[in-house]
Amino acid sequence: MENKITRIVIVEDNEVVKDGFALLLNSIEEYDVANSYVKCEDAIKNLKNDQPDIILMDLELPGMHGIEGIQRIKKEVPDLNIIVITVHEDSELVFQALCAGASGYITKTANYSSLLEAINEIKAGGAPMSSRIARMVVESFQKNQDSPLTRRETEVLELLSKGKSYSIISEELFIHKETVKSHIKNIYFKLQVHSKAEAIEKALKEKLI
Amino acid sequence: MENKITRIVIVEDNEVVKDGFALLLNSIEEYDVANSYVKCEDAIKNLKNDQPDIILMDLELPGMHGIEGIQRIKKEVPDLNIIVITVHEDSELVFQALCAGASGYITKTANYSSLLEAINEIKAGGAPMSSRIARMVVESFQKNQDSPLTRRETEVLELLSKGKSYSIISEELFIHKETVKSHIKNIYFKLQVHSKAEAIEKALKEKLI
DNA sequence: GGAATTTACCCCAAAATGGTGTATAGTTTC
DNA sequence: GAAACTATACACCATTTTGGGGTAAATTCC
Repeated sequence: MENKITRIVIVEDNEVVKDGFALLLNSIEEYDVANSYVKCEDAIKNLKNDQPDIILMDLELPGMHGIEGIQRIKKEVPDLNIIVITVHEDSELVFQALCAGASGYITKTANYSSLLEAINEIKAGGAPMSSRIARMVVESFQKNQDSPLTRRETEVLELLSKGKSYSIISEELFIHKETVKSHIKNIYFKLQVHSKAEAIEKALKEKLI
Repeated sequence: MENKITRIVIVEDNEVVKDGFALLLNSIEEYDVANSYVKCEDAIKNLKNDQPDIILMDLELPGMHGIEGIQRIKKEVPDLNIIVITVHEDSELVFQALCAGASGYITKTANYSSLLEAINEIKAGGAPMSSRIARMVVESFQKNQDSPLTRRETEVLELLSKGKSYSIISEELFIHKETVKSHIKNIYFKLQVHSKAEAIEKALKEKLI
């Protein structure tokens, strides 16, 4: 198992970068660049032939966008590890890529050694990311510590956001339905909204729940 | 700014580990262990005196649990970086700690050099995690690729999960309200549920949305 | 001891929901 | 090219939910 060659496919429209990566990886005994493509359509078409263990992938590609490419590839071969290699570090793209199924996300400014590190990390079952991206990801979990809502109100709003009705919430919290209503009235007042949807939207945006 | 000493507080009930960390960190010029505690209540009480830049923190502590400790500390000093150092790698605790405000999560099995690495990473604005934890975190974003729902149904369910009513959904998707109903009917059938709340719960559990 | 929080209740009208059922146009897949 | 799936649209109906108006007691926290 130890000396199995890791097959890598590269999808990158910048030929210089693509060939540079390929050259680098092929120079290492345990890696074999099975193929490299400019468009992810081609990579998808040849998945079965290339049998990659890892795909290195840019997001801005001619034709199909990398995010959709990741989705399709993961749908066909769920266990395949995809590392996104791009210049963009903006959060929207990062989260979209991760949601689509990427297992790592590094920036092109990364030097060769960190690229190799990323591949090793993937092989070891990790999820390579740059510091800044790791931080973004971690921070996406964190709730706003300055919520205007009380503990109970937050609890009620959380259940509301799961689609539960006043009655169900009252049952789950062992309180009267009218009490739930009171809490919700207060939540609406504090958030300056007038409906469930607005409350949930605002709460999600401000990370209150 | 470069030669500012990084003040560190350790909260750890195992005295051997605690003193070992303190000794190690104090041996490095740029670090200063401002204080170390066995209970987080004490750490919280002395936050203002200790003025730590970083807190290293165990989760299983006598008295207040580390998760709650993290919440309280972050509430008082939001910019403080907290690294959890624990033996447990189970996902529930990891996510709870991150939600509470931890910026890093490493396991006690980590050797000294990786502890130092973690601290450096935090200082550089990163989020130190072990490979396995990074992977868990990344995977928590990923949707089930084998959803029984169609694209449209997923879209509808997503809006439903944001608390939107049929009418609002129909407006946002530019379709008739009755069409939304049809989709929801199909969603309920496919998920074998009979209400909004059940559908959302199931969808969240199976990562369909 | 006062403030904030949690609890509980009333009335009321409008809106939303879920369960029936039917039906057509378009797309994808084999 | 046919079959299967998907997305679209509509009707009827009873029940539940929602949101707005008020009030107020008990509890918990500084």
